[in-house]
Amino acid sequence: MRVGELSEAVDLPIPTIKYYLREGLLPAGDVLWSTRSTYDDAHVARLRLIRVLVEIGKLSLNQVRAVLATVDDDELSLHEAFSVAQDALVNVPAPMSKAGRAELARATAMVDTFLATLRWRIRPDASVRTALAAALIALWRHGWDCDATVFAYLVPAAASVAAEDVASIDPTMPRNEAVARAVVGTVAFEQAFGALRRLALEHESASRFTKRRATPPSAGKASPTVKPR
Amino acid sequence: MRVGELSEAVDLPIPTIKYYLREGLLPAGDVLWSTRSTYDDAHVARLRLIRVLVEIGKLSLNQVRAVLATVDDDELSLHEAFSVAQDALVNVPAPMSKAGRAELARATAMVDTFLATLRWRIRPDASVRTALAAALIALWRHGWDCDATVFAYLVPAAASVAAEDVASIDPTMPRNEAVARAVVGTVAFEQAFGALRRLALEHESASRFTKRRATPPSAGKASPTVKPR
DNA sequence: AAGATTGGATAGCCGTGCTATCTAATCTGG
DNA sequence: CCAGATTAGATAGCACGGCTATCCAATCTT
Repeated sequence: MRVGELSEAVDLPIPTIKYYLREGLLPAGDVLWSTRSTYDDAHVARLRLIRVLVEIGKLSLNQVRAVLATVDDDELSLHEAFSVAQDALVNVPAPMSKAGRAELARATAMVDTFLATLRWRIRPDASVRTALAAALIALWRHGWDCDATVFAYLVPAAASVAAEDVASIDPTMPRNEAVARAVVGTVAFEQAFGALRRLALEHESASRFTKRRATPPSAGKASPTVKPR
Repeated sequence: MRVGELSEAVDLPIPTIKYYLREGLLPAGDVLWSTRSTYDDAHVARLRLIRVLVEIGKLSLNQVRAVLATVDDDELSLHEAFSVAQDALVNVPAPMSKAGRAELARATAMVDTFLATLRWRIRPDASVRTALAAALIALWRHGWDCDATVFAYLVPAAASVAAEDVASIDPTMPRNEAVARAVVGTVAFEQAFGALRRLALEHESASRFTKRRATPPSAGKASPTVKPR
């Protein structure tokens, strides 16, 4: 496959593909001679992976680089690769101010206490914990007076979703493919969950704060409390 | 409160605050005379809201502007404001190529079919649906051969989380505050859910793909299937 | 032989999100 | 009352990320 065909296959301009080659995100093709290489399905798959991470996952190319490195690293077991890749998908900007760092330390301690109660087998240094701490700080700053146990209600949902995600993995497929697939699944289902949650929120808010319209009488939740407008 | 104090209170450089003023994200303070204005708690709250949207929610300032507009719009009922704000929190880049648009149309149709089965009270044009469609397309491109019902397993979790979110809202507080609070909750708990899901994934993958270590024998899931390494 | 395509290299561009500088007006401490 | 600090408003500049554009020379294709 020539670069032009590759470009068509993944619906990306050639200059962008060249850029990814330069950046080392995409391995070079098989060089036929000085001005021609061929590309194969692996290149197509790699480009699609990059794009889903950028478009759906909203990762920077640097994060993408980190994820790809994990996918490619044959030193890692399936489980290790999963874990490290999940970390690479996260990006929490470190606070720079002194006060900010102190706050983060407090929040992280609470998060650790909370996670300990779950008795999960997770790396104690998983950077994902920082994301949780950042969420906690955000709540603090907006009037929530809480510790990390406010997140407890999310745990059953997170656990059930994660269980299904892991169950859907086929451990007999080549390791790299399994990891890539898991990464795609993570970002796609994350986006989907977010969307469904927003829709569920809209539905729920309609049920609570709005008069029912044009719905046949019959069954349903209790009636509105506020502001039909 | 002078701008310098405001700057300290929210831990942001003065030039950044001035920038937000210029951009219309932050309302001007009470002008005392040509070179002095005072700011109050509303400004502090507004700046904190902006920062949580930018830092945790990863919104662009344009999206932030849209969210703020919704928060400020007194024409909207509580429910309407929630719904519109949720839309504003989403950003799905529109595909430009012809093929991309066709694919999006197919995916959107499937999403609509799927959502119809849920019988939720949602606006038929909620832009959040596009986010679901984009997730579906991502799966297609990576070998999943599915329709929108793959997302069905997320629905109970999304619904239960959303129910708790809505229940935590106090409809007696000023509408703007209630909406702002809901927005903060959305992004913070979204980040938290993502983090917990990643951790749950790690735990689950440890249980399935790894030999147990240093854990007292006794109870637990079935034993490993693959590659203890 | 004319045209199309490409690898490799280098330079440029554009949007986003700030920073920096300058000015003139006013406060505040001494 | 003066020296210094602060700050609204205006304008310009900057750093980074992610591409685009252009050129060249080598090779296919017809």
